[in-house]
Amino acid sequence: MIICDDCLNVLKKIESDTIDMVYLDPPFFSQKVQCMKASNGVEYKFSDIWENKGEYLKYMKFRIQEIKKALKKTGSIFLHCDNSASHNLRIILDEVFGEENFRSEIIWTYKRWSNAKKGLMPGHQTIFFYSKTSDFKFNTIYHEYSPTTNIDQILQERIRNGNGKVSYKYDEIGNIVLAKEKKGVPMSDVWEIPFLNPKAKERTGYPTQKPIELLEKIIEISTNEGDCILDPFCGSGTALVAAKMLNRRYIGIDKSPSAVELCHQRLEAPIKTESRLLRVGADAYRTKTDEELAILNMLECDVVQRNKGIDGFLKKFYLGAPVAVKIQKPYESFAEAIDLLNHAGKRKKCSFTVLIRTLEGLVDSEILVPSNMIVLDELKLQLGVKLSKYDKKIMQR
Amino acid sequence: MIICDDCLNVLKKIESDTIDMVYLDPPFFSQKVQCMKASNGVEYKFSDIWENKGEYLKYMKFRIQEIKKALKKTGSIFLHCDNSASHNLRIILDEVFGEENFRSEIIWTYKRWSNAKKGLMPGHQTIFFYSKTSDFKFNTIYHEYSPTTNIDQILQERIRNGNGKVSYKYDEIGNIVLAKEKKGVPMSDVWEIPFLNPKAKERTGYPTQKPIELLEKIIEISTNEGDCILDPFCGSGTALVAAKMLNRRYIGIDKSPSAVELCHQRLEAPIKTESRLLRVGADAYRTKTDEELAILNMLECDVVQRNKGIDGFLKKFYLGAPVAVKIQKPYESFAEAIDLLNHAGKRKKCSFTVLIRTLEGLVDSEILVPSNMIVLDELKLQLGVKLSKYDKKIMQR
DNA sequence: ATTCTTCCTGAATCTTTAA
DNA sequence: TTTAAAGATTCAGGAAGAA
Repeated sequence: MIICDDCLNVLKKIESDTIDMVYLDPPFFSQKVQCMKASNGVEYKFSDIWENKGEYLKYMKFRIQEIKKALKKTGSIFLHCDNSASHNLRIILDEVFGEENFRSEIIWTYKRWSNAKKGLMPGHQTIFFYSKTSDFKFNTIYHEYSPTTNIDQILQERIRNGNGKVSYKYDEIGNIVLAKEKKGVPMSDVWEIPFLNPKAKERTGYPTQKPIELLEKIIEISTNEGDCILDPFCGSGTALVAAKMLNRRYIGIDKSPSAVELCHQRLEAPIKTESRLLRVGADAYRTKTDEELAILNMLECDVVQRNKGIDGFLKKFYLGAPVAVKIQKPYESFAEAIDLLNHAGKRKKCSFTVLIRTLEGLVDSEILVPSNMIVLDELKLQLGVKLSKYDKKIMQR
Repeated sequence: MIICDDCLNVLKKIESDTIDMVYLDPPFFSQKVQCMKASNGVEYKFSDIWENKGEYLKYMKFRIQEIKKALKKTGSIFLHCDNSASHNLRIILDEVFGEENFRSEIIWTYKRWSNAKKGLMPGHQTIFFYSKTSDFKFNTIYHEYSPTTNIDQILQERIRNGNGKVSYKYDEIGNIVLAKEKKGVPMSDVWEIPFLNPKAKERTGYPTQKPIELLEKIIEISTNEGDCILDPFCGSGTALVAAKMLNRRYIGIDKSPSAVELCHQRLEAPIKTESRLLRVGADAYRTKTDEELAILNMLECDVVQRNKGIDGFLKKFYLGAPVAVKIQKPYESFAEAIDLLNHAGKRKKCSFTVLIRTLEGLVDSEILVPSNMIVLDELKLQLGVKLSKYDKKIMQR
């Protein structure tokens, strides 16, 4: 169900103790008009300009009070905000829900396109998680153990001796005692989820749109199938889409008719872009071996991950243009490596290119090295060559 | 300088506008006695129990007010806290420093062992960064580009056409136009730094000890060499150790005599488990730089510590004897390096020795390289030589 | 001073081209 | 036809410049 109105009016009419979870993504107190034009030409906007902070906080407090009423005893609220007013909002949550019902300060972190600012790049938003009572619904999600974890710690039972020291437990015959099966690491309060990319198909053209991925996590930890979710600032309807996909009931409220219309459209054909980054992990993009990275580091390069011909660029330009660096791969002949680097270097308008030779084999005199390509032999290769010269000298004696 | 007293007393005596940066890691309002036993048997503890939150906040406000007075106009404060009272503390900071001087909410994230609590695992702490004025000192740290980044947009200049669409820029003949040199990505406000491993050497046994890497970052972005740093709750002195290693002056205050004693000990012989970030200051405390280790790794060496003449041995013997490898140090002349390696190599009965030259300077023809010593030039040195040859060619034209 | 406009950036996708 | 690599595109949001 989607309702077009100020959420305060609607919240007042909702029956008490009926909602399982409320997610709200209200204006952040950015003191700007959030505006965006969708590809179909529709312009979505909402004003986040306030007389002063007090006015904003009063507006929020009225709504948060009504939300508490609407929630079931086992229900919880997730308030999405950023550092413009997060501390003030949490004070309100403390007042309305009680400090003892604070559950978590969830940090949503992401990397985003940058801007040139004096200071640190903003890379997170905050979601406050409060419950109506201490008897709240919660589903623990387990993640895999981190690769650095010692597997012994997972499989073996541990024991605390008299001094308070912890050690592994052994039975009478000296065999290790296996711990009861562990499910993994419970999810932390820091969530790394890619920011909804400007090019993602999931984008609707509505400003400040949140990724479905984020809402799925919130819904999964706090509700079960069939539960009822309320989003009083539903905007493009991301929470409703996530709720529908996870078989939860939902109520969305927004005072903008165009937003409500967008929600209806979206719910009929929800698009969730699968984040390749999330699926394969950032490491899948990192294709360099440690040795290659060491060489690039020594030469003071920026590493390039998505180019067959180029492994990195010198941090400094040379003759006003970049210098591409390539390290010969084990499966590449010298001639192939030259070719790949030369082509890529030309496309990128490099003044010079640097090829690091890693494989032995006489440099065929017919192989032409371009005049602006510098070929260096990797240190181990140089050492091998020099040592073999001594070999020959000794043989001759 | 380390002072044993309640910081309020000391802060009142500090001259106004004299401190460049204040880092404080006060009690978090955990309502517990923080207690830990160090390996040497000394028990460190401090009480974090308060009558009520108001009392705690009053205590903090008095001190934050004095800190502001002590700071220079260009100075900043970093207040470390966790979600027990972070919102209340930020309200105080807003009051004392002004909302307009809020700079960042830094999130320190880490993965830690699970506790079986209902809810999300706490995995972060917060550091509020405020400056005294808008004219604050700040050093931007640049990181490498995300592995998903497309290098074209880094290298190519872009242009905005009439419709406001952005596309790559081409010159009259249709060639791409290069953008000016880029520095990398400015550091974000979310810092992933491993929680101090309980067994790490760095651990002194002081409760709530923070990793040195965290303090290094804070110090590097907000101060320059010679600046004065104040830590009014210095505890085990991590901030002071970091300050010392980065050549900053420091004032530490703690009301516990055992903490002050511990600080003195640590400052005399700082131990650092994680030293990747430091190059300048840390060299005094460790034997091999990352670059040296990379070279030794590439040559497939076993690394030797604490030997002036030898940095490593090839894993393989040559002519039935070990081969010693030395990398020329920044403070060694070529002749000195040869001498050191030659002597050490003879003592260890090496068949050959390998010297990696890292510094420019013509190889004096009078310098005699022993017949069983192989001299190789480090890659960056080779590249520099080759590029300067091109320079000369161009100059001659 | 205040508001408006334009510029700049790079993460992560989408689109096109090459194999 | 399918897949992978290379290239193109968009947006949030400060900064700098203009009105």
